[in-house]
Amino acid sequence: MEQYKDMLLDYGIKPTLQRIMILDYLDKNHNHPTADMIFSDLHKQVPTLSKTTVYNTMDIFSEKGLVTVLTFTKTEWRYEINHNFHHHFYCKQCGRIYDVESECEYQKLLVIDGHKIEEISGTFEGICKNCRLENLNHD
Amino acid sequence: MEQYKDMLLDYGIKPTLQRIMILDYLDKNHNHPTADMIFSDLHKQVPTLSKTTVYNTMDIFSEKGLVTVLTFTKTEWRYEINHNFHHHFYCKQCGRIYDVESECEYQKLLVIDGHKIEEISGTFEGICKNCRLENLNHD
DNA sequence: GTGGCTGCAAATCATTTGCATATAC
DNA sequence: GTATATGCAAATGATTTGCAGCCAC
Repeated sequence: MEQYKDMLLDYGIKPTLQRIMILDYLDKNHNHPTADMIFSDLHKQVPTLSKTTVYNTMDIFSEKGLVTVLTFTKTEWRYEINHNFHHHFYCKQCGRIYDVESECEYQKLLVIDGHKIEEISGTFEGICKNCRLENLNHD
Repeated sequence: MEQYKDMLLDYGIKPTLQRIMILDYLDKNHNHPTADMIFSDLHKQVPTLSKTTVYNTMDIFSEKGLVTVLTFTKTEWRYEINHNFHHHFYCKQCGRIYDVESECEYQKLLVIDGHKIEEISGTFEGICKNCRLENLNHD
């Protein structure tokens, strides 16, 4: 708990109970959750938590650079706590998102075609390892 | 007109007037439009066109691989007609999307971490050339 | 004729907003 | 005390759905 409080303070975010719990959740679950998943999972421990607060918190977190918003699932936003540079793989069959730890030739680029780069993201889409295996077994 | 009709037939899509007009529009406007932009712009020429038909058409087009859906503007979907492999730059200030014609080290990869790749997309976000210039002038 | 296409109107649903209450320093 | 955070309920808005009429072959 104390570590998350300090982390929030480091990022200039007032460490309220809800924010600490959400940060704790994100740190322990690398499942790229939606706001709704965060809400449902934490609701058990923090019954007063509201979805509005989850959205508010994610807004602040992403504004301050504590989390990244992933938008490639098309119908919902997913969040992940910031860490090493990586890409993402999205499985069209099961909807799971995998981190792809990999360097990138553009990673250190500051400008491209004259445009100033602030963020880079690479996404792969297809059928994941697990689904490929399952599909085989069902043949 | 005739060329678009043939193109639709090639992709196995029944070439109705609405579909031909939309394909024509996409081919002539590389502005990564939203469904609403397509609707508004074409409404003048095809007064009976409905937004539902735009959505239906874009669904078919993307299903058949004629267009790609871009989701990184977070609140709306944008479409582009498929052509050479390229990345995208999204300007946080003006909202414009630029094509970034560039090779990619992953371009020919079929599998990553055991996952079967069907699509790859790279996105840069930041401040575009035009906005940087305008910002300078306003200082 | 029939199957697919169109387009209106109503529904959906993630996210946002307004606002009143609660909390912390 | 005051500013900020919370959370309920209502609003928003892009996209989807249901369905009746229409069209082409």
